[in-house]
Amino acid sequence: MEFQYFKMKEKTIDYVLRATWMGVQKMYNEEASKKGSTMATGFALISIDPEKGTSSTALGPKMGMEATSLSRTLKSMEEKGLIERKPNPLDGRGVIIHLTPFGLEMREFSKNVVLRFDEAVKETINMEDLETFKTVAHTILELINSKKIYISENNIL
Amino acid sequence: MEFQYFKMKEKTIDYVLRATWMGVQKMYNEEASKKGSTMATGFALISIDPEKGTSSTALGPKMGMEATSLSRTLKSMEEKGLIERKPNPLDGRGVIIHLTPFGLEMREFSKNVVLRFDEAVKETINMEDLETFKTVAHTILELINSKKIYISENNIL
DNA sequence: AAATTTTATTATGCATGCATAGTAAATTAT
DNA sequence: ATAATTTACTATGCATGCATAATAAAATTT
Repeated sequence: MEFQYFKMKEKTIDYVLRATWMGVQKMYNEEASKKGSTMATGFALISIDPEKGTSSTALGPKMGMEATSLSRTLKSMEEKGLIERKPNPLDGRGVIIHLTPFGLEMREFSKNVVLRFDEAVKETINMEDLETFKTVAHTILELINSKKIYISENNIL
Repeated sequence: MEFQYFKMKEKTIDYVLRATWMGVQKMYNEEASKKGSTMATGFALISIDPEKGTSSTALGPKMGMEATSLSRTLKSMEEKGLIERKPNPLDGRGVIIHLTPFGLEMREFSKNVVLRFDEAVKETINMEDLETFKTVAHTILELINSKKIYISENNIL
């Protein structure tokens, strides 16, 4: 939380969220880069079922990525030999993503990064505060999705 | 918080953070796009001193952007007529960013987006929980910055 | 003062977010 | 059954995050 855009008594919530997520993201990317990977690739690997594979359709929502972003990420992952895209026998349009042995190896690594960070947080912050944190985060998302916030409605330039 | 990468009893903290920030970011970008702008541009506008202007060196840390990213954002902002980059009379290497009248107008808009969201959050969530939220966020960042988390140290592939 | 190092900024490439547009297959409507 | 619509995916462009490299101007060293 080193930055701050404009002077206020309190830091704004968006600022706190952004700074914190950017910090985690940067750390994740640093970890991933040790293996020549990236955070988003790691999330994709984690989200793929190691046994049965996962359809592209299911993968996007699972990891919070739009279909277009996912398609490009998968292309890059295929080129790196992490996954294979096989046609879905039940749907001529669809693909099923399968991990290669290398992908499986990298999946374990990515999963460890996520789990160890989570453990470190749980060791540092008491359960009750973490629960509050999650609840507040959830409420913020609900607030946004409730579409009650049409912020610029009265702000016609 | 619609997504989730892998099955656990509890959602991981990184997941909660990511989903929440992505939600806010998306909403901000939607708001900004109504004026043909973007979130990062809005943050930059907010961070620039409307009277004295702001040096590029100071602006980066203020809005949490690396010098290289900032440089490109400023270039685009200059092309859109939001700012002017004037040479710093005290340092031949430096530039001072000044808002144009259009930039000032857009700054007000961006500031409102941020402030209204913050107000909406404060109206929805009680002060105590918000404080806990901020404290937890701060602790997470400290944890990361303390460099105690060398997650992949024992994970040589 | 000249040489070295640091600092401020820009340029560029990769990754990944979104949006838009296109293609092909499946589904629905008529 | 044929036509229209929807769905799954891909391609591409912009914005913006990071990293690396280049350039020019300070600041420091010798």
